[in-house]
Amino acid sequence: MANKKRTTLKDIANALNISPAAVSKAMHDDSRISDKTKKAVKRIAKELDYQPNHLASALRKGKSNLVGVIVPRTNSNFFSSVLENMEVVLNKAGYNIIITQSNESFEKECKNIDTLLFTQVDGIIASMANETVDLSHYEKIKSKGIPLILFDRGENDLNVDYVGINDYDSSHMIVEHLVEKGCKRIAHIGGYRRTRIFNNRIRGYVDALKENNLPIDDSLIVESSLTLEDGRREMQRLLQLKNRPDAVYIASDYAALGALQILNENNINVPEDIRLIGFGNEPFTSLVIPSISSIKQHSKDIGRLAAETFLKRVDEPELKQSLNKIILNAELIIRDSSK
Amino acid sequence: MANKKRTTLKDIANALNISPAAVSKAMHDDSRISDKTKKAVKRIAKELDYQPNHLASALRKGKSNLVGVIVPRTNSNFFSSVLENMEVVLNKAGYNIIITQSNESFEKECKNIDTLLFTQVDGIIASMANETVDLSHYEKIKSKGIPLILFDRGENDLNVDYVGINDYDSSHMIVEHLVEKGCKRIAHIGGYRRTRIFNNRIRGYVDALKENNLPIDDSLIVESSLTLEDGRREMQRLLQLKNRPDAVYIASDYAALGALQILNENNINVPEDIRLIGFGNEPFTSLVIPSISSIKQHSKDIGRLAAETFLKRVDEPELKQSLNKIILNAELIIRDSSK
DNA sequence: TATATTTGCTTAATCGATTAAGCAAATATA
DNA sequence: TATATTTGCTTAATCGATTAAGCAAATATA
Repeated sequence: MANKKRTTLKDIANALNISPAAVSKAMHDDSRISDKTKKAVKRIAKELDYQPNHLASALRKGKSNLVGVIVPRTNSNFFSSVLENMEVVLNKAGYNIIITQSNESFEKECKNIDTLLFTQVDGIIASMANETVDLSHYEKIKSKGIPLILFDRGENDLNVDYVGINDYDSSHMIVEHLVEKGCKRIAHIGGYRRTRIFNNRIRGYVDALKENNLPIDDSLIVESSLTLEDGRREMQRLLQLKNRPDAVYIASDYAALGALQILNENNINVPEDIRLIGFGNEPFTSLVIPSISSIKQHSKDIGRLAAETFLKRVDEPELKQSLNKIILNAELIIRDSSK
Repeated sequence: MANKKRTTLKDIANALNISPAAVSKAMHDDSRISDKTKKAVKRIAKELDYQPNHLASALRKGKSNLVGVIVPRTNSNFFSSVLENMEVVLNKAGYNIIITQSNESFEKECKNIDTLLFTQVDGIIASMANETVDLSHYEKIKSKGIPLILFDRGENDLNVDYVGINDYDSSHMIVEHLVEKGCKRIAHIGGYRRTRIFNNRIRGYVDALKENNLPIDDSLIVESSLTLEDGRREMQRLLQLKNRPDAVYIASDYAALGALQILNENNINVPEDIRLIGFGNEPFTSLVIPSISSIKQHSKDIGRLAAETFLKRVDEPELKQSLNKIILNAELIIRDSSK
């Protein structure tokens, strides 16, 4: 029960009457160590259940082989899927990931960054909280010279690598689809314009309306945090307009779900009376009645690409590289709510 | 852009012409350092933007102040809520957490444990994967002498601290409620008996039937992984019985959702024809139509208590403590699916 | 005033692993 | 055979922070 002392390189060295340096090299298959010694070292290492002390090697090498990840929340299929695929790629390359949640809070995000820097991570991959406007804590990462890669919720001003989907085009696809279905008054419950992706969704929506010669009605556009509650509240508001919309495009599935609840509670037929489209393709969109049309964001690819971008950054000398901006084309999944 | 060299204790020492040892003590408010020196050290530390090197102090102190957490998946409200509250408590005590997902895979769980041990965590808090039967990797943690705390999915044989709800009693509450509503043939789609919590749910279900003088019908009891797909498949099977159940108690909300889909697709009225009860109180249970009755597991308390149990373990000498088994009483939330 | 105690630091060792520099023996090359 | 190169290790320093031991000066106590 008592803490057994861990086996160290020195223990192996003593057992074989060689120097710890030779043991270290043998473990790393250094070409200057004889096969005989390597075999002996590895045998003893196994016998004594040697586990390298990561802290010591990280301290010496100035590299922790840890990557910090910040997500607004893990409790979403999009983010958990991104994390899963990110981890696969990074593990394969010898890195471990530390996952932290900001809970959409700016303050928590700052704390997370401090924590990760303190833990001496070799890089940070993050998606920004809804609240975040001030970017100085991200500048702090950059100024330390460790790689910073943003995904999904990024920010142009930061001038760092980014992986995400084409939000502007996605809005276009949605509006085109609704126009095709005969909709004339398309509302948009969006995120805050200060967040780049939500601004792009709003811009795409507005431009697509213009291209289809539909009027822009400010009462049909609203910015919010896009929670389920926001969806309920804003849908309620839209229903009280003298001139109701005949379609609502909502920039998050969670808010779309809230909106759908309100429509159901008010016995408004979806899609007959009002068509509804969400964003993110969360699993529940296909489970509710009616199922909600949504945008598939390729979460797996985003996770993989963000990880690969990080690996490129650490492997190659910084100066040689230009900024990596990877923009994927999203996919509109049409379901009952807009058919 | 180039990596600035980090400020070290030595830099501060040089700036003030004192020894690094004095600087270290000053930073930790050692009583043998004069206020004058402390103030000077802290001023220079701020000026040079000194950030202690965690790896160095962890190596020296033999304590990383990191806690490893393993969850089957983060993509569930239960686990993400547990994580959130766990983190609050641990952060307050100066610990940071490293979250890993097993994805319900035994192999991944083993890898996660290796990773966490390699990272020199001071303890591990875990909830076991569905696949896990062999416990040797958990024994490995115990044998290293670092605290291991299990929550939700635990295992009696391991003899470690545990935080969870009373699954046996929860099953009782459910059966009693259904009997009260007049149900006579209550089916149970459960998890695998090899996992303690699912075994307890099955035992509670069987005993409660007996106490209410209802027959035990083996065709109404099934073990599965409790995914949404499992729920669909098993519900389909139950509907094909010559003698259909009039109620189904499902040990996971995800599987319950699948079952509800099948019932809806087959135009079977819930709760009139068949009553349905899930487990876990995931947010979607209140969002689908009809809303699903479920068991609230007090995820916040579980996260907090697991963290506190860990803190007790590291703070107090091991020998003094007996095993901590914390069993919370769950709550049955009655919704439309069983009214 | 003489001794004891406290204050405020320094010195040196340490946590393990890694690596540059170097050395002797073995082997290759001229 | 004489020199050059390679092989297989060792020695010693290092990554930063921490801490036990200790020392001189300042202060307290008898």
